[in-house]
Amino acid sequence: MSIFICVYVFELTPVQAAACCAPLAREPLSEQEAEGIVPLLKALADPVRLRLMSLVASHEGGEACVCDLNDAFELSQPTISHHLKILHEAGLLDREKRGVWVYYRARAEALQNLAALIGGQAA
Amino acid sequence: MSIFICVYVFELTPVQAAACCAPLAREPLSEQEAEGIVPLLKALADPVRLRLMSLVASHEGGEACVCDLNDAFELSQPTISHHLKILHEAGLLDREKRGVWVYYRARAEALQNLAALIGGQAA
DNA sequence: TATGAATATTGACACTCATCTATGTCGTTG
DNA sequence: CAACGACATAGATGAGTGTCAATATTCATA
Repeated sequence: MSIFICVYVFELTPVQAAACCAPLAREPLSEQEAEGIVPLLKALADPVRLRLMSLVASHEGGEACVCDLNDAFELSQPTISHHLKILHEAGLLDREKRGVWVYYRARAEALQNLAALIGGQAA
Repeated sequence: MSIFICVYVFELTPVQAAACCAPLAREPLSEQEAEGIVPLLKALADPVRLRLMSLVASHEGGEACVCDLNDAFELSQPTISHHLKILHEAGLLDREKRGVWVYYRARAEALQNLAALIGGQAA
């Protein structure tokens, strides 16, 4: 038998909001639940951010340096920085500064919570 | 060794686009793949549409009449109609007119494909 | 300490989008 | 056929968003 216990003491990030609810097809989402989940979906609902998320998540170790990410797009550095911030604030990416470089790490459980919410079997 | 081959003969709806790709965390999404998936995420990335999707998907038989959906929101009827159209065009809802009433039906495989894309295990 | 490199922030602008009112279309029914 | 009810479409408007150039911040190093 496996037991998973999650305790959240402080503020809710959108990621935690997604972990709260029954799957879409099981019971209607309340207005508050929907408002909590939407920031996560909005964060992924942009082609650049979706690719950034995929780039980081599929990178070895589940993390990537901003310097690598900038080169993957024909966009200005501030624009990439802006998108990474949105993914970070949604709780999909963790941020860590090591020396001059900044590394972003994918939060796998965030993606899996969201996937369970969207695709979970009804009842 | 694993080999994945995707063949598309006719036009792609966003739903089919989501079924084509390896999970986010397995390999980086191409620009074209991302552009194909984003409409699905955008369709869900609105609180009203997310609740509409949940209402329809969790309704008995996986379908609901527009007349019921209008009453669930304090929004004008054209606004609800607009949101239903977006979910329909994304391939998340099927539409069927029966007499005076219009029924929308959730496409479960669409939600599950999207969930697999988002939450699928890496490698 | 001064310089340079990596990343973030600010402010501006064009574009998208959620919402409304008004109107159109399509069945049903008197 | 006329009138009504259910739903969709059109057009307008205010709020939100992706992008950029310019600038600020932070850290390593000469």
